[in-house]
Amino acid sequence: MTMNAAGGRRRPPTIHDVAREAGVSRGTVSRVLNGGHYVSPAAQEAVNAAIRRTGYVVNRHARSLITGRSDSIGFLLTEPQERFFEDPNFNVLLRGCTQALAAHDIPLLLMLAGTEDERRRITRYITAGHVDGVLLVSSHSGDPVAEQLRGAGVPLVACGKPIGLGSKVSYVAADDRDGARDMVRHLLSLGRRRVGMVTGPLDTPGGVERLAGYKEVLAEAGLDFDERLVVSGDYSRASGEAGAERLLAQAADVDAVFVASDLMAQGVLAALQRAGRRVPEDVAVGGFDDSPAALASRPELTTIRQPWDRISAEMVRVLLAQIGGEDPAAVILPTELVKREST
Amino acid sequence: MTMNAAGGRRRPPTIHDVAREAGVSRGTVSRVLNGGHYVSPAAQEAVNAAIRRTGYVVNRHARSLITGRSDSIGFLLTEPQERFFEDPNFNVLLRGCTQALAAHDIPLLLMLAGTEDERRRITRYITAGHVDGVLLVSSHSGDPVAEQLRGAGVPLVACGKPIGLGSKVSYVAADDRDGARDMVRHLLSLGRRRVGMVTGPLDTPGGVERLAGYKEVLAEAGLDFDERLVVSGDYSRASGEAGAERLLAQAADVDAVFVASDLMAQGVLAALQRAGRRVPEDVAVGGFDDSPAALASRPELTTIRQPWDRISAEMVRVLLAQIGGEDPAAVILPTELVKREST
DNA sequence: CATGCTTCTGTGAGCGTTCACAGTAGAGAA
DNA sequence: TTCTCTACTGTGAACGCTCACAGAAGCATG
Repeated sequence: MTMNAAGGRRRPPTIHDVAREAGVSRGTVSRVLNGGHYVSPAAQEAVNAAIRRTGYVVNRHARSLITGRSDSIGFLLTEPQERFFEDPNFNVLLRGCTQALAAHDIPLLLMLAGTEDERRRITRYITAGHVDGVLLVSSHSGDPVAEQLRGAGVPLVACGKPIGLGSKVSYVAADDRDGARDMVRHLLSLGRRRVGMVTGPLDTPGGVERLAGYKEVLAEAGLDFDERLVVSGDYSRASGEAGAERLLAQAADVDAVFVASDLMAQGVLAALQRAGRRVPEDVAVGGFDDSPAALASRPELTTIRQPWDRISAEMVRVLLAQIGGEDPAAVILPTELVKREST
Repeated sequence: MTMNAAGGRRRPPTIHDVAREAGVSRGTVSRVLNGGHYVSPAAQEAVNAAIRRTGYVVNRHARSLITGRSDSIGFLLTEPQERFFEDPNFNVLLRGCTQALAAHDIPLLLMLAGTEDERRRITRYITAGHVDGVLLVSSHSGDPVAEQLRGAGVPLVACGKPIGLGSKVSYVAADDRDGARDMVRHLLSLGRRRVGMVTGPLDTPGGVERLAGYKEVLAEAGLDFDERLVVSGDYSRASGEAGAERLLAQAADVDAVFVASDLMAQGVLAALQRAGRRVPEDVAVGGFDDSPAALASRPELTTIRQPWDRISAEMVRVLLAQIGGEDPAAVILPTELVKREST
């Protein structure tokens, strides 16, 4: 007369069942579940055995109801869907964050805000307290969502420095300027003297910093800044392709290009090939990100590695700390030059 | 003496507050919240107004505690992380599913099971009842996770026909065989007579079906099946590249290739270009999926469109139906030939 | 007038936890 | 002995919701 026939779900054991099984009280079981302080080793052991025997799993809803925490966090991506489809960096970040959160047994809620409407829905969801905190990925400018959430008191960590520094927002970013410097120095060390750049969006700190690094190194090498050598893009492959075309038109003697993202660098590669320039013989190309796309390119891209694993791990660490009551923090991680075939 | 100073969160209104505000009982508010049956229009209106005034949002944990439902579903991807990083189809699917779920106000929990260890952790999480159902994406073979979850009574919908049909599992798939037929007919209509194929993994129904469609059309055109014209891959770009090389070595006179995924087709394109074959002049190339990668290829890929939006919408629909008590179902969706530059 | 039906409403109980508090036992100090 | 302190344990009361049930009101039917 059992209920656990295949297909039907038996009523799962509660903390009460475990307590009875272990011969202790609910309180003791709860204490074991939450760190085991002030519990005798004997009780500790008895409870653990009972948990194993009964197959007990905590009911997160009951716990959340009383603690007020949801023990889940949201991963919010406020990018148009084309960017999400095109750029594997998001996947890398997503993977890193789920992994880092898994270590804390915290599930990740995926929130894709491609449209204004979705943004509103999601903001409402988050401010309603359905998640304890938010990992925000939004390379784009003028994104009011960070301000809104922060204003509502929602713990928040952004990937990359957000625009509005007004209300202090935590963020984790790679050292964009230093990475840019490394790449441009590398290009110069190859003997190139007409080094162009395809920048990222210049209304974002990341885009600005990478350009600043480029300028710095040119100056330090005693090279004049030539604005015909600089065109701007939006990190997308198409903008890289268009940028390279403009670059070739404005400065036909370009012999190296520093491109602010690997995706754009793929576009640059395509445009150069179409124009009959050999890479790296005629033009050396350096990317940024060390995205999976860098290895898929032909030739394989020399690039600046963003330490994605560390970035996601730090994002999670900082967010959890903030949920725990700590102040917002900014973390800057070092980059690394990865030499491949394109330079 | 208010508590809602910036940064601090005020205790949110409960159903009780709304009831008092509206001059009705908790029960009535609850009924309005859950469909509004057996509620007078007057009460209905009063409650809605009170909800608006108080800014009430339901506490999902309290609800879940009593209903036993979590009102959340898991998106489970059991693929090695390289596949997740490389293939934008996953992103498209992810986007479609979050969107379809958003309409029901159901959050999506992202579960990436790249390793055996993660698979175990996630399986435990799911069978513990922390989600109401699972959207499973696992093109790969011998995946025991579907069986395990189904055996545990977890509502499940797979993307693509799963291997083990034993315990009936719901799935939504495109009509692989028909899509393959369309593509091969298209290639033949171009006058090509030495049509090769790079198959998908032949331990998956999708891989087998696409090959079957290819064979069928050759037979129907009175062409002999030449096994030197067929090589197999695993849907990855690298395997497409390697496959094309083998194909060229085995059958140098190949004048068209049907490739079982757009990603592999990108690899094929690269290999053909390297071998000095022009596409489509010397060799026509047809892909499968209509992945975002198809448009990013040079030349742009002719391909078979999988109706991703409908696929994800159907996955969600079937899953919710199953959670609601309906029987598992299989849905096959039609594909469409999309002609672009590569043929 | 009683009876039944339908439509609507309020109330108490309880979902499975955690938390605060009260209490017990044992050790050591006065 | 008595007291204090520490280490541990049990208990009742929430948390905010839904559900079952009891009942009220209105209306038609016998």
